[in-house]
Amino acid sequence: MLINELSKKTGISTHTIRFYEKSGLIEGKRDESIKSNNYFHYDEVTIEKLEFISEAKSVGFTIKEISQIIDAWYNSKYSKKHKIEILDDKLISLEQKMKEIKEMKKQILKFKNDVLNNRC
Amino acid sequence: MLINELSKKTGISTHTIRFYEKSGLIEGKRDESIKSNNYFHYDEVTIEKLEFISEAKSVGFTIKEISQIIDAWYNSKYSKKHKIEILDDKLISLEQKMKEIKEMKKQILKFKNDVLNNRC
DNA sequence: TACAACATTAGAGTATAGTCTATACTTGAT
DNA sequence: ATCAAGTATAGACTATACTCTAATGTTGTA
Repeated sequence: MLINELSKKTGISTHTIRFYEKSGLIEGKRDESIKSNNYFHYDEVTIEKLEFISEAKSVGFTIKEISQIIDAWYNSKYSKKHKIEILDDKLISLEQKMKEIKEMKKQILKFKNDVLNNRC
Repeated sequence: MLINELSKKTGISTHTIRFYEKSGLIEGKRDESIKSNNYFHYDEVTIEKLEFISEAKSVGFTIKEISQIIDAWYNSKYSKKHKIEILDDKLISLEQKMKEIKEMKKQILKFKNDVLNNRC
């Protein structure tokens, strides 16, 4: 599929898709048999990747981190051992985020209690 | 205390403290009895606020959101009802973040499994 | 064949959250 | 008195992650 279809299927703008492509997160392929244009073609895996990128962004991962995760999954440039290291590292970071959110929840509940009891 | 002491006690640079002050997150007071300078003085509450800001930033709250939370707690410009609304809103947003992180954890565990079983 | 819709690239612009520099004044220890 | 260290303000600079514009070429339908 071409970029417009990809955009419609993922809800991500063509601008942003191109930005992700430049950033190395996804990769379209040119059809060498077509000489009249140099349009990029995208497959189903790219849809999966873009959906993953959206989720990963919402938990606070940066483009760099997301790039690492995608490479650890889809790419063969890392050894199996290195891939597991990267993924374990991200799992630890998620545990950390989880802890911080629990702490913040406690803190805000305390604030709420203070407000309810006119302590501020 | 002056800004340097505040910086040392919180681990936040004086530059960043001033940035937070400009952003309305914290507020120093000038000592009107001192005519020779216009230095800002900070109290213990400012330390609390800065510590809160650091934690809130790490869970992904923006300056604007943090400002709202701080105002809902320390400030009297909102009604009790409005304060509770703001805090409840942030609690919901934390629940959402938690859900997303759990989903992401599942996803990465799946990736890890795929790698371990040579499925990619 | 006209033309709207779509494609590409390069590069400019925006928002957020700092981070740093320059200038100028103040304080405190020697 | 000197001078390093601290303080204030304005404004420039940086990084991240987009978002938009301009210029130019391609495709598909009336």
